[in-house]
Amino acid sequence: MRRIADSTVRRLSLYLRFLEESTNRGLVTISSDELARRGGTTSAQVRKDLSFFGSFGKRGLGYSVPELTESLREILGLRRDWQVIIVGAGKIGTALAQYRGFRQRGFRVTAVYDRDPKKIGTRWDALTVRDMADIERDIQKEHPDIAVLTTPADEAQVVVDRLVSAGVRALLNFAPIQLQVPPDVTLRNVNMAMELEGLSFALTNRDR
Amino acid sequence: MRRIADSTVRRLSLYLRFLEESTNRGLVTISSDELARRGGTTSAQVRKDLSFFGSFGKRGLGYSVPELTESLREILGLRRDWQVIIVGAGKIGTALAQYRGFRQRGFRVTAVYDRDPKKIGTRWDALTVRDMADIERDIQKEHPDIAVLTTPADEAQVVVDRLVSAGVRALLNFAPIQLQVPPDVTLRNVNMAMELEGLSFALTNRDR
DNA sequence: GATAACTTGTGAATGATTTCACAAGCCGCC
DNA sequence: GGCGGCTTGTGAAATCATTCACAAGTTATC
Repeated sequence: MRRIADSTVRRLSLYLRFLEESTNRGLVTISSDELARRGGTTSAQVRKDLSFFGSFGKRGLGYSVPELTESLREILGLRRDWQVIIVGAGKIGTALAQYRGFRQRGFRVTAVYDRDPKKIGTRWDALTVRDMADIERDIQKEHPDIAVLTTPADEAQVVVDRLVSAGVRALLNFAPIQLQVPPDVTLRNVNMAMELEGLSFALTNRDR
Repeated sequence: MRRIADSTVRRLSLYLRFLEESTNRGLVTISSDELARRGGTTSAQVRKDLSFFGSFGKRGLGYSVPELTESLREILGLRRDWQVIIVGAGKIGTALAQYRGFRQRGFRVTAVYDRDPKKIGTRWDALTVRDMADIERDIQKEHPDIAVLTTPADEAQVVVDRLVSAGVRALLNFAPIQLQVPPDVTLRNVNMAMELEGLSFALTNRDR
């Protein structure tokens, strides 16, 4: 398979979301054009995105909502659950740990870590904050699939190095810093400062 | 000015971050190559990005750290403060309202809104949760620049329509839904489900 | 002030992504 | 079973973004 662009994968997520909505509304088929309208793209883009993975529609009719839903779940690797750990029990880590949307989509938060003794041992719901010192041991025992990083920026790289050498292969980073990881580790960044600066840029340069 | 790509603006934010670090470490000049290494890009990319806005370096020497810092602040519109409101006082809204990084970068959270009577009137730090019902009136009086959306997905579009017609021109959306806005409104999305699904895709299709 | 060692700024080339445009296939109806 | 109205799948074209490659400018050294 040809390398798939990040932008394509993002759109597949969007399409899946619309398909789920469409199921709730009882739709049985959907056209690339409808799918496109909801995602702010074009029907050609939708068809091209899907064409990388196969041929899912019926000419003249469109796509079967349940079939395409299932195909996208398969493509995105969502037919199984994923074990997620959260590293950093600050404001954002805490909020994420309690966010229901993750679990609903098959991302199960199984542990939260911090190194602050005041936080270690505190509980939310079924989760107890664990000691960062134990993280290598836990990873080797429990094999989490994905680590979400919500530590302060100046600790993030050290933490990532530990996670990676303990075997974590996918990271979602919220710390406002560019992390270095080996090529077999997948890293995504969520950088709110960067997003706000993008808005600032747009507001400032609006009419140029 | 030619339209600037989103990817370019994101990288400018990154460069600014490294420049701030470099200032702290007492560096006076920096080359495009150093800037590139930290951002996981190439020196040609750095120079091309900057070239859209002018000529900031000295051949043979590199860039003056304080001068380039100042130029990037200017370009990104960061020489002023921006007034930010947060709409939705759930887990994520609350975490963002208390996040210090925003204020540090000149984004001042001036109000938080919710429609839940149990939340309205509660305080964190200097902020009191206000009634969503008053938001149009407040916007017209206080002219916030940016609204951060952390409502549930099924309320987000209605809320956005209200914000936009009250005069908000920049939005940062955390609700996992694709919002429709008029062309003169800038919208950025932070969609954690989408990021996790991107990781799921990468883990699933790793070796293809 | 000539030379060597660097580094920028930028057209041109390459590569990636999106859009176009249309043949081919499907459905419903007469 | 043929026709009209739709919609997909996909090469080709167009657009957009990144990388290359090098002339031109700067500093340091002798």
